[in-house]
Amino acid sequence: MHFKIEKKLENSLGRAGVLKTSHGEIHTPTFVPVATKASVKALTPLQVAELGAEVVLANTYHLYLQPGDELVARAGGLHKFMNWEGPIITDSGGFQVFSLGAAYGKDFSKVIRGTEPAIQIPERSSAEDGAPRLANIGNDGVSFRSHIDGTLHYITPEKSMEIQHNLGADIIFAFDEATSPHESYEYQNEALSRTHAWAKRSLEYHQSKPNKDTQALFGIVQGGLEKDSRKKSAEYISSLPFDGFGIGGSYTKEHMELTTRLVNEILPEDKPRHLLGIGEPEDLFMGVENGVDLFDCVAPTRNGRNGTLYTKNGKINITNAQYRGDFQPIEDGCGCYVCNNPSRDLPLSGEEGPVPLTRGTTGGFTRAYLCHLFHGKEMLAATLATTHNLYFIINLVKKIRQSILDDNFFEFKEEFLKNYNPK
RNA sequence: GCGCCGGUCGUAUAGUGGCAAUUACACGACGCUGUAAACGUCGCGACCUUUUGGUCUUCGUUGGUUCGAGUCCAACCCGGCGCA
Repeated sequence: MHFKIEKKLENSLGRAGVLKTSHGEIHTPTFVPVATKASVKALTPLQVAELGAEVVLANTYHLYLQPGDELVARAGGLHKFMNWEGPIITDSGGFQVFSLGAAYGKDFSKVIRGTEPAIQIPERSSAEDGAPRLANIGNDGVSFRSHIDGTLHYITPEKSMEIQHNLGADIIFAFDEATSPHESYEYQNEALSRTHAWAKRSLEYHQSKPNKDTQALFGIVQGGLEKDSRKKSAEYISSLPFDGFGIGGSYTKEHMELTTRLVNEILPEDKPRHLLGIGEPEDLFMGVENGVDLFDCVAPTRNGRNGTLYTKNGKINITNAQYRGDFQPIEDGCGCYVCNNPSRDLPLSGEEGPVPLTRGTTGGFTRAYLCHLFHGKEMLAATLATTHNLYFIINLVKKIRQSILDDNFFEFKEEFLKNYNPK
Protein backbone atom coordinates (compact mmCIF):
# COMPACT_ATOMS: atom_id res chain seq x y z
CA MET A 1 0.00 0.00 0.00
CA HIS A 2 1.24 3.44 -0.85
CA PHE A 3 -0.25 6.82 0.04
CA LYS A 4 0.49 10.06 -1.75
CA ILE A 5 -0.88 13.48 -0.93
CA GLU A 6 -1.72 15.41 -4.08
CA LYS A 7 -2.83 18.67 -2.62
CA LYS A 8 -3.29 20.22 0.78
CA LEU A 9 -6.08 22.47 1.90
CA GLU A 10 -4.73 25.81 3.01
CA ASN A 11 -4.84 26.75 6.68
CA SER A 12 -6.36 23.45 7.69
CA LEU A 13 -5.54 19.77 8.01
CA GLY A 14 -7.40 18.79 4.86
CA ARG A 15 -5.83 17.09 1.89
CA ALA A 16 -6.56 15.19 -1.30
CA GLY A 17 -4.50 12.12 -2.10
CA VAL A 18 -4.26 8.72 -3.70
CA LEU A 19 -4.04 5.47 -1.82
CA LYS A 20 -2.63 2.65 -3.93
CA THR A 21 -3.54 -0.90 -3.09
CA SER A 22 -2.98 -4.11 -4.98
CA HIS A 23 -6.65 -4.04 -5.97
CA GLY A 24 -6.64 -0.51 -7.30
CA GLU A 25 -6.35 3.13 -6.38
CA ILE A 26 -8.47 4.97 -3.88
CA HIS A 27 -8.79 8.70 -4.46
CA THR A 28 -9.06 10.38 -1.10
CA PRO A 29 -10.97 11.78 0.59
CA THR A 30 -13.50 9.11 -0.22
CA PHE A 31 -16.60 7.48 1.16
CA VAL A 32 -16.46 3.76 1.80
CA PRO A 33 -19.81 1.94 1.52
CA VAL A 34 -20.37 -0.59 4.26
CA ALA A 35 -20.67 -4.23 3.24
CA THR A 36 -20.74 -5.80 6.69
CA LYS A 37 -21.50 -9.35 5.63
CA ALA A 38 -19.61 -9.09 2.34
CA SER A 39 -22.53 -7.37 0.68
CA VAL A 40 -23.59 -3.78 0.28
CA LYS A 41 -27.19 -4.48 1.17
CA ALA A 42 -29.56 -4.37 -1.80
CA LEU A 43 -26.86 -3.76 -4.42
CA THR A 44 -24.67 -5.89 -6.66
CA PRO A 45 -20.94 -5.14 -6.71
CA LEU A 46 -21.36 -3.87 -10.26
CA GLN A 47 -23.95 -1.36 -9.07
CA VAL A 48 -21.69 -0.32 -6.20
CA ALA A 49 -18.84 0.28 -8.63
CA GLU A 50 -21.07 2.21 -11.02
CA LEU A 51 -22.03 4.53 -8.18
CA GLY A 52 -18.39 5.53 -8.02
CA ALA A 53 -17.37 3.61 -4.92
CA GLU A 54 -13.70 2.66 -4.99
CA VAL A 55 -13.54 0.56 -1.85
CA VAL A 56 -15.94 -1.23 0.51
CA LEU A 57 -15.76 -2.15 4.19
CA ALA A 58 -16.68 -5.57 5.56
CA ASN A 59 -16.77 -6.81 9.12
CA THR A 60 -14.57 -9.36 10.85
CA TYR A 61 -17.01 -10.32 13.58
CA HIS A 62 -19.93 -10.95 11.24
CA LEU A 63 -17.96 -12.92 8.67
CA TYR A 64 -16.24 -14.94 11.38
CA LEU A 65 -19.65 -16.02 12.64
CA GLN A 66 -21.16 -16.47 9.21
CA PRO A 67 -20.04 -18.06 6.94
CA GLY A 68 -16.70 -18.35 8.80
CA ASP A 69 -13.37 -16.83 7.82
CA GLU A 70 -11.89 -20.17 6.90
CA LEU A 71 -14.59 -20.72 4.35
CA VAL A 72 -13.91 -17.30 2.88
CA ALA A 73 -10.23 -18.23 2.70
CA ARG A 74 -11.12 -21.46 0.90
CA ALA A 75 -13.19 -19.40 -1.52
CA GLY A 76 -10.02 -17.55 -2.39
CA GLY A 77 -10.48 -14.57 -0.10
CA LEU A 78 -13.10 -11.87 0.26
CA HIS A 79 -12.55 -10.30 -3.16
CA LYS A 80 -13.31 -13.52 -4.95
CA PHE A 81 -15.97 -14.62 -2.51
CA MET A 82 -18.08 -11.50 -2.91
CA ASN A 83 -16.98 -10.82 -6.49
CA TRP A 84 -15.71 -7.32 -5.76
CA GLU A 85 -12.50 -6.57 -7.59
CA GLY A 86 -11.66 -3.29 -5.91
CA PRO A 87 -9.98 -2.65 -2.58
CA ILE A 88 -11.60 -3.94 0.61
CA ILE A 89 -11.23 -2.87 4.21
CA THR A 90 -12.24 -5.07 7.13
CA ASP A 91 -13.17 -3.69 10.49
CA SER A 92 -11.70 -5.62 13.41
CA GLY A 93 -14.86 -6.41 15.35
CA GLY A 94 -13.95 -3.76 17.89
CA PHE A 95 -17.12 -1.84 17.30
CA GLN A 96 -19.15 -4.91 18.24
CA VAL A 97 -17.49 -4.78 21.66
CA PHE A 98 -19.49 -1.60 22.02
CA SER A 99 -22.68 -2.35 20.13
CA LEU A 100 -23.12 -5.85 21.58
CA GLY A 101 -21.68 -4.85 24.94
CA ALA A 102 -22.52 -1.68 26.80
CA ALA A 103 -24.85 -0.45 24.07
CA TYR A 104 -26.79 -3.71 23.77
CA GLY A 105 -30.52 -3.15 24.14
CA LYS A 106 -30.00 0.52 24.86
CA ASP A 107 -30.33 3.50 22.66
CA PHE A 108 -26.69 4.51 22.79
CA SER A 109 -25.22 5.13 19.39
CA LYS A 110 -22.06 6.47 17.87
CA VAL A 111 -23.24 10.03 17.82
CA ILE A 112 -24.94 11.23 20.94
CA ARG A 113 -27.70 13.79 20.81
CA GLY A 114 -27.63 16.83 23.03
CA THR A 115 -24.54 18.21 24.65
CA GLU A 116 -24.35 16.58 28.05
CA PRO A 117 -23.56 12.89 28.13
CA ALA A 118 -24.55 13.00 31.76
CA ILE A 119 -26.14 9.60 32.04
CA GLN A 120 -23.48 7.21 33.11
CA ILE A 121 -23.61 3.49 32.82
CA PRO A 122 -24.04 2.67 36.49
CA GLU A 123 -23.76 -1.09 36.33
CA ARG A 124 -20.56 -0.98 34.34
CA SER A 125 -18.18 -1.22 37.26
CA SER A 126 -19.69 -4.39 38.64
CA ALA A 127 -18.97 -7.64 36.88
CA GLU A 128 -22.39 -9.10 37.63
CA ASP A 129 -24.55 -6.27 36.45
CA GLY A 130 -27.44 -8.39 35.25
CA ALA A 131 -27.96 -6.19 32.24
CA PRO A 132 -28.37 -8.26 29.12
CA ARG A 133 -25.45 -7.95 26.78
CA LEU A 134 -23.77 -10.17 24.25
CA ALA A 135 -20.20 -9.09 24.87
CA ASN A 136 -18.07 -9.18 27.99
CA ILE A 137 -14.69 -7.60 28.07
CA GLY A 138 -11.56 -8.87 29.71
CA ASN A 139 -8.02 -7.62 29.37
CA ASP A 140 -6.99 -10.49 27.15
CA GLY A 141 -9.98 -10.24 24.80
CA VAL A 142 -13.74 -10.17 24.53
CA SER A 143 -16.23 -12.98 24.85
CA PHE A 144 -19.18 -12.66 22.57
CA ARG A 145 -22.44 -14.44 22.43
CA SER A 146 -23.36 -14.77 18.78
CA HIS A 147 -26.34 -12.60 17.94
CA ILE A 148 -27.29 -15.27 15.42
CA ASP A 149 -27.42 -18.47 17.45
CA GLY A 150 -26.28 -17.55 20.95
CA THR A 151 -23.07 -19.59 20.85
CA LEU A 152 -20.14 -18.25 22.84
CA HIS A 153 -17.01 -16.98 21.09
CA TYR A 154 -13.81 -15.44 22.30
CA ILE A 155 -11.99 -12.83 20.26
CA THR A 156 -8.55 -11.56 21.13
CA PRO A 157 -6.40 -9.15 19.13
CA GLU A 158 -4.53 -12.13 17.71
CA LYS A 159 -7.77 -13.85 16.80
CA SER A 160 -9.05 -10.74 15.07
CA MET A 161 -5.84 -10.56 13.05
CA GLU A 162 -6.03 -14.23 12.17
CA ILE A 163 -9.61 -13.81 10.95
CA GLN A 164 -8.69 -10.73 8.97
CA HIS A 165 -5.76 -12.55 7.41
CA ASN A 166 -8.12 -15.28 6.32
CA LEU A 167 -10.54 -12.75 4.88
CA GLY A 168 -7.72 -11.07 3.00
CA ALA A 169 -8.82 -7.44 2.79
CA ASP A 170 -6.35 -4.84 1.52
CA ILE A 171 -6.64 -2.80 4.70
CA ILE A 172 -7.33 -4.34 8.09
CA PHE A 173 -7.85 -2.80 11.52
CA ALA A 174 -6.34 -3.45 14.93
CA PHE A 175 -8.73 -4.88 17.50
CA ASP A 176 -9.95 -2.08 19.74
CA GLU A 177 -12.60 -1.29 22.31
CA ALA A 178 -15.05 1.43 21.39
CA THR A 179 -16.59 2.98 24.47
CA SER A 180 -19.68 5.04 25.08
CA PRO A 181 -19.20 8.59 26.37
CA HIS A 182 -21.60 7.57 29.13
CA GLU A 183 -18.91 5.43 30.70
CA SER A 184 -17.15 6.73 33.79
CA TYR A 185 -13.79 8.41 33.54
CA GLU A 186 -12.14 5.46 35.29
CA TYR A 187 -13.65 3.02 32.86
CA GLN A 188 -12.56 5.10 29.86
CA ASN A 189 -9.00 4.96 31.14
CA GLU A 190 -9.14 1.23 31.63
CA ALA A 191 -10.57 0.74 28.16
CA LEU A 192 -7.96 2.99 26.62
CA SER A 193 -5.06 1.05 28.09
CA ARG A 194 -6.70 -2.09 26.80
CA THR A 195 -7.08 -0.62 23.31
CA HIS A 196 -3.41 0.38 23.38
CA ALA A 197 -2.23 -3.02 24.55
CA TRP A 198 -4.43 -4.66 21.93
CA ALA A 199 -3.05 -2.36 19.23
CA LYS A 200 0.46 -3.49 20.04
CA ARG A 201 -0.56 -7.15 20.10
CA SER A 202 -2.43 -6.77 16.81
CA LEU A 203 0.64 -5.22 15.24
CA GLU A 204 3.07 -7.81 16.58
CA TYR A 205 0.91 -10.66 15.39
CA HIS A 206 0.47 -9.08 11.99
CA GLN A 207 4.18 -8.42 11.55
CA SER A 208 5.01 -12.00 12.38
CA LYS A 209 3.00 -13.22 9.39
CA PRO A 210 3.64 -13.02 5.65
CA ASN A 211 0.35 -11.11 5.33
CA LYS A 212 2.20 -8.00 6.46
CA ASP A 213 3.38 -7.65 2.87
CA THR A 214 -0.07 -7.88 1.26
CA GLN A 215 -2.36 -6.34 3.84
CA ALA A 216 -2.00 -2.91 5.42
CA LEU A 217 -2.76 -2.63 9.12
CA PHE A 218 -4.37 0.48 10.59
CA GLY A 219 -4.22 1.30 14.29
CA ILE A 220 -7.23 2.85 16.02
CA VAL A 221 -7.20 5.93 18.19
CA GLN A 222 -9.75 5.94 21.02
CA GLY A 223 -9.88 8.07 24.15
CA GLY A 224 -13.50 9.11 24.48
CA LEU A 225 -14.31 12.72 25.17
CA GLU A 226 -11.32 13.67 27.26
CA LYS A 227 -8.84 15.79 25.34
CA ASP A 228 -5.93 14.42 27.29
CA SER A 229 -6.96 10.83 26.65
CA ARG A 230 -7.41 11.45 22.95
CA LYS A 231 -4.06 13.15 22.79
CA LYS A 232 -2.43 10.34 24.71
CA SER A 233 -4.05 7.79 22.43
CA ALA A 234 -3.08 9.59 19.23
CA GLU A 235 0.49 9.86 20.46
CA TYR A 236 0.75 6.24 21.49
CA ILE A 237 -0.92 4.77 18.42
CA SER A 238 1.09 6.93 16.05
CA SER A 239 4.30 5.83 17.75
CA LEU A 240 3.67 2.32 16.45
CA PRO A 241 4.54 1.44 12.86
CA PHE A 242 1.00 1.17 11.52
CA ASP A 243 0.31 1.75 7.83
CA GLY A 244 -2.52 4.13 8.61
CA PHE A 245 -4.95 5.06 11.33
CA GLY A 246 -8.57 4.90 12.30
CA ILE A 247 -10.33 7.27 14.65
CA GLY A 248 -12.99 5.50 16.67
CA GLY A 249 -15.35 5.97 19.53
CA SER A 250 -18.61 7.74 19.95
CA TYR A 251 -19.21 11.33 20.81
CA THR A 252 -21.48 14.33 20.48
CA LYS A 253 -21.27 16.31 17.26
CA GLU A 254 -19.32 19.01 19.01
CA HIS A 255 -16.76 16.58 20.37
CA MET A 256 -16.45 14.89 17.02
CA GLU A 257 -14.94 17.98 15.49
CA LEU A 258 -12.67 18.76 18.42
CA THR A 259 -11.48 15.17 18.57
CA THR A 260 -10.87 14.84 14.86
CA ARG A 261 -8.78 17.97 14.74
CA LEU A 262 -6.86 17.17 17.90
CA VAL A 263 -6.06 13.64 16.76
CA ASN A 264 -5.11 14.51 13.20
CA GLU A 265 -2.77 17.23 14.40
CA ILE A 266 -0.83 14.47 16.11
CA LEU A 267 -1.06 11.63 13.58
CA PRO A 268 1.74 11.58 10.98
CA GLU A 269 0.74 13.55 7.95
CA ASP A 270 2.01 11.07 5.40
CA LYS A 271 -0.25 8.20 6.44
CA PRO A 272 -3.96 7.80 5.67
CA ARG A 273 -6.65 8.38 8.30
CA HIS A 274 -10.06 6.80 8.49
CA LEU A 275 -12.82 8.37 10.57
CA LEU A 276 -14.71 5.27 11.55
CA GLY A 277 -18.46 5.11 11.17
CA ILE A 278 -19.06 8.72 10.25
CA GLY A 279 -20.93 9.87 7.22
CA GLU A 280 -23.68 12.48 7.51
CA PRO A 281 -23.04 15.26 4.97
CA GLU A 282 -22.17 17.93 7.52
CA ASP A 283 -19.77 15.48 9.20
CA LEU A 284 -18.01 14.76 5.92
CA PHE A 285 -17.13 18.42 5.42
CA MET A 286 -15.98 18.60 9.02
CA GLY A 287 -13.85 15.48 8.65
CA VAL A 288 -12.19 16.47 5.40
CA GLU A 289 -11.39 19.91 6.69
CA ASN A 290 -9.79 18.29 9.71
CA GLY A 291 -7.60 15.87 7.83
CA VAL A 292 -9.70 12.75 7.29
CA ASP A 293 -9.06 10.66 4.17
CA LEU A 294 -11.57 7.83 4.49
CA PHE A 295 -15.11 7.65 5.83
CA ASP A 296 -17.41 4.70 6.16
CA CYS A 297 -20.94 4.80 7.42
CA VAL A 298 -24.09 2.71 7.34
CA ALA A 299 -26.24 5.83 7.15
CA PRO A 300 -26.81 6.01 3.39
CA THR A 301 -27.57 2.30 3.06
CA ARG A 302 -29.57 1.86 6.25
CA ASN A 303 -31.44 5.12 5.92
CA GLY A 304 -32.24 4.20 2.35
CA ARG A 305 -33.72 0.85 3.33
CA ASN A 306 -35.72 2.57 6.03
CA GLY A 307 -37.17 5.17 3.68
CA THR A 308 -35.01 8.19 4.46
CA LEU A 309 -33.49 9.76 1.36
CA TYR A 310 -30.82 12.42 1.02
CA THR A 311 -31.45 15.56 -0.99
CA LYS A 312 -29.48 18.77 -1.32
CA ASN A 313 -32.01 20.38 1.01
CA GLY A 314 -31.87 17.70 3.68
CA LYS A 315 -33.31 14.27 4.30
CA ILE A 316 -36.86 13.32 3.43
CA ASN A 317 -38.93 10.37 4.57
CA ILE A 318 -40.22 9.04 1.29
CA THR A 319 -42.93 6.96 2.98
CA ASN A 320 -44.72 10.12 4.17
CA ALA A 321 -48.24 10.68 2.86
CA GLN A 322 -47.20 13.89 1.13
CA TYR A 323 -45.14 11.91 -1.41
CA ARG A 324 -47.88 9.49 -2.45
CA GLY A 325 -48.75 11.63 -5.43
CA ASP A 326 -45.50 13.53 -5.87
CA PHE A 327 -44.28 12.88 -9.40
CA GLN A 328 -40.98 14.72 -9.08
CA PRO A 329 -37.67 12.89 -8.92
CA ILE A 330 -36.20 12.38 -5.43
CA GLU A 331 -33.88 15.27 -6.07
CA ASP A 332 -34.20 17.55 -9.02
CA GLY A 333 -30.92 17.63 -10.90
CA CYS A 334 -29.45 14.55 -9.21
CA GLY A 335 -27.32 12.54 -11.59
CA CYS A 336 -28.02 9.11 -10.13
CA TYR A 337 -29.72 6.31 -11.99
CA VAL A 338 -32.88 6.63 -9.89
CA CYS A 339 -33.41 10.34 -10.43
CA ASN A 340 -32.32 10.66 -14.02
CA ASN A 341 -32.69 7.16 -15.32
CA PRO A 342 -30.42 8.20 -18.18
CA SER A 343 -30.24 6.20 -21.35
CA ARG A 344 -26.92 4.62 -20.83
CA ASP A 345 -24.74 3.22 -23.51
CA LEU A 346 -23.30 0.17 -21.89
CA PRO A 347 -22.42 -2.45 -24.47
CA LEU A 348 -23.87 -5.85 -23.85
CA SER A 349 -21.60 -8.79 -24.52
CA GLY A 350 -21.96 -10.22 -27.97
CA GLU A 351 -23.63 -7.11 -29.33
CA GLU A 352 -21.96 -4.78 -31.71
CA GLY A 353 -21.56 -1.28 -30.46
CA PRO A 354 -23.40 0.40 -27.65
CA VAL A 355 -26.83 -0.86 -26.75
CA PRO A 356 -29.09 1.43 -24.77
CA LEU A 357 -30.29 -0.26 -21.62
CA THR A 358 -33.37 1.90 -21.46
CA ARG A 359 -35.78 2.54 -24.25
CA GLY A 360 -37.08 6.04 -24.56
CA THR A 361 -36.76 8.70 -21.95
CA THR A 362 -39.13 8.13 -19.07
CA GLY A 363 -37.44 10.78 -16.98
CA GLY A 364 -36.48 8.57 -14.08
CA PHE A 365 -38.29 7.28 -11.04
CA THR A 366 -40.63 9.54 -9.11
CA ARG A 367 -41.11 10.11 -5.41
CA ALA A 368 -44.61 8.72 -5.79
CA TYR A 369 -43.19 5.49 -7.21
CA LEU A 370 -40.60 5.13 -4.44
CA CYS A 371 -43.33 5.85 -1.90
CA HIS A 372 -45.45 3.15 -3.48
CA LEU A 373 -42.59 0.62 -3.48
CA PHE A 374 -41.98 1.19 0.22
CA HIS A 375 -45.65 0.89 1.11
CA GLY A 376 -45.89 -2.21 -1.03
CA LYS A 377 -42.78 -3.65 0.64
CA GLU A 378 -41.18 -4.21 -2.73
CA MET A 379 -37.50 -5.18 -2.69
CA LEU A 380 -36.84 -2.66 -5.42
CA ALA A 381 -37.54 0.08 -2.87
CA ALA A 382 -34.37 -0.83 -1.01
CA THR A 383 -32.32 -1.04 -4.18
CA LEU A 384 -33.45 2.30 -5.57
CA ALA A 385 -33.24 4.11 -2.24
CA THR A 386 -29.78 2.70 -1.54
CA THR A 387 -28.66 3.59 -5.05
CA HIS A 388 -29.74 7.18 -4.67
CA ASN A 389 -28.38 7.62 -1.14
CA LEU A 390 -25.01 6.04 -1.83
CA TYR A 391 -24.63 8.05 -5.00
CA PHE A 392 -25.50 11.20 -3.06
CA ILE A 393 -22.90 10.59 -0.37
CA ILE A 394 -20.14 9.17 -2.58
CA ASN A 395 -20.60 11.97 -5.05
CA LEU A 396 -20.62 14.57 -2.30
CA VAL A 397 -17.20 13.40 -1.11
CA LYS A 398 -15.96 13.31 -4.71
CA LYS A 399 -17.07 16.91 -5.11
CA ILE A 400 -15.39 17.82 -1.85
CA ARG A 401 -12.19 16.21 -3.13
CA GLN A 402 -12.44 18.11 -6.40
CA SER A 403 -13.01 21.35 -4.51
CA ILE A 404 -9.70 20.84 -2.72
CA LEU A 405 -7.95 20.32 -6.05
CA ASP A 406 -9.73 23.39 -7.44
CA ASP A 407 -8.98 25.59 -4.42
CA ASN A 408 -12.62 26.26 -3.63
CA PHE A 409 -13.34 23.90 -0.75
CA PHE A 410 -14.62 26.60 1.57
CA GLU A 411 -16.91 28.12 -1.05
CA PHE A 412 -18.30 24.71 -1.87
CA LYS A 413 -18.82 23.88 1.78
CA GLU A 414 -20.63 27.13 2.46
CA GLU A 415 -22.83 26.75 -0.58
CA PHE A 416 -23.76 23.18 0.27
CA LEU A 417 -24.44 23.74 3.95
CA LYS A 418 -26.50 26.84 3.18
CA ASN A 419 -29.07 24.65 1.43
CA TYR A 420 -28.72 21.51 3.46
CA ASN A 421 -30.84 21.11 6.58
CA PRO A 422 -29.24 18.43 8.78
CA LYS A 423 -32.46 18.15 10.83
C1' G B 1 -91.89 -19.86 8.75
C1' C B 2 -88.94 -22.70 12.54
C1' G B 3 -84.04 -23.78 14.69
C1' C B 4 -78.90 -22.75 15.50
C1' C B 5 -74.74 -19.37 15.10
C1' G B 6 -73.03 -14.54 14.57
C1' G B 7 -72.92 -8.69 14.21
C1' U B 8 -66.60 -4.95 18.64
C1' C B 9 -61.62 1.00 15.88
C1' G B 10 -60.36 0.93 7.98
C1' U B 11 -59.88 -4.84 7.86
C1' A B 12 -59.36 -9.36 10.66
C1' U B 13 -59.67 -10.49 15.73
C1' A B 14 -59.63 -10.74 21.68
C1' G B 15 -63.07 -9.95 25.21
C1' U B 16 -68.71 -13.97 29.28
C1' G B 17 -70.33 -7.85 34.92
C1' G B 18 -65.63 -2.62 36.49
C1' C B 19 -63.46 -1.29 29.51
C1' A B 20 -62.28 3.91 25.69
C1' A B 21 -61.87 -1.95 25.14
C1' U B 22 -56.62 -6.97 23.15
C1' U B 23 -53.63 -8.34 19.09
C1' A B 24 -52.19 -8.20 13.93
C1' C B 25 -52.34 -5.71 9.47
C1' A B 26 -53.38 -1.06 7.33
C1' C B 27 -52.79 4.11 8.29
C1' G B 28 -49.94 8.50 10.45
C1' A B 29 -45.40 10.53 12.41
C1' C B 30 -40.58 10.16 14.13
C1' G B 31 -35.77 7.89 14.75
C1' C B 32 -31.47 5.46 12.60
C1' U B 33 -23.63 7.68 12.03
C1' G B 34 -16.87 1.24 12.11
C1' U B 35 -25.18 -2.75 10.47
C1' A B 36 -28.31 -7.45 16.54
C1' A B 37 -31.32 -2.99 11.44
C1' A B 38 -35.89 -4.53 4.22
C1' C B 39 -35.43 -2.20 11.33
C1' G B 40 -37.13 0.31 15.73
C1' U B 41 -40.25 3.76 18.70
C1' C B 42 -44.67 6.38 19.32
C1' G B 43 -49.76 7.54 17.81
C1' C B 44 -54.42 5.69 15.85
C1' G B 45 -63.15 7.72 19.12
C1' A B 46 -63.63 13.26 20.22
C1' C B 47 -62.48 17.45 23.06
C1' C B 48 -59.74 19.64 27.18
C1' U B 49 -55.22 19.52 30.26
C1' U B 50 -48.79 21.03 32.88
C1' U B 51 -49.35 16.20 34.97
C1' U B 52 -49.36 10.37 37.29
C1' G B 53 -54.97 13.44 34.35
C1' G B 54 -60.28 15.28 33.10
C1' U B 55 -64.95 15.33 30.37
C1' C B 56 -68.00 13.37 26.65
C1' U B 57 -69.46 9.62 22.97
C1' U B 58 -68.69 4.35 21.60
C1' C B 59 -68.92 -2.78 20.71
C1' G B 60 -76.11 -3.82 14.94
C1' U B 61 -80.96 -1.02 17.01
C1' U B 62 -84.37 -0.07 21.00
C1' G B 63 -85.64 -1.09 25.77
C1' G B 64 -84.69 -3.73 30.49
C1' U B 65 -81.89 -6.03 34.91
C1' U B 66 -77.66 -3.97 37.85
C1' C B 67 -74.12 0.69 41.94
C1' G B 68 -71.97 -0.59 37.15
C1' A B 69 -73.53 -3.83 30.61
C1' G B 70 -69.43 -4.98 24.73
C1' U B 71 -70.46 -8.84 28.30
C1' C B 72 -76.93 -10.82 31.38
C1' C B 73 -82.48 -10.46 29.60
C1' A B 74 -86.35 -9.09 25.76
C1' A B 75 -87.89 -7.41 21.12
C1' C B 76 -86.42 -5.83 16.53
C1' C B 77 -82.84 -5.22 12.16
C1' C B 78 -78.95 -7.54 9.28
C1' G B 79 -75.80 -11.89 7.79
C1' G B 80 -74.50 -17.26 7.57
C1' C B 81 -75.88 -22.36 8.06
C1' G B 82 -79.67 -26.20 8.71
C1' C B 83 -84.87 -27.89 8.38
C1' A B 84 -89.27 -26.90 5.87
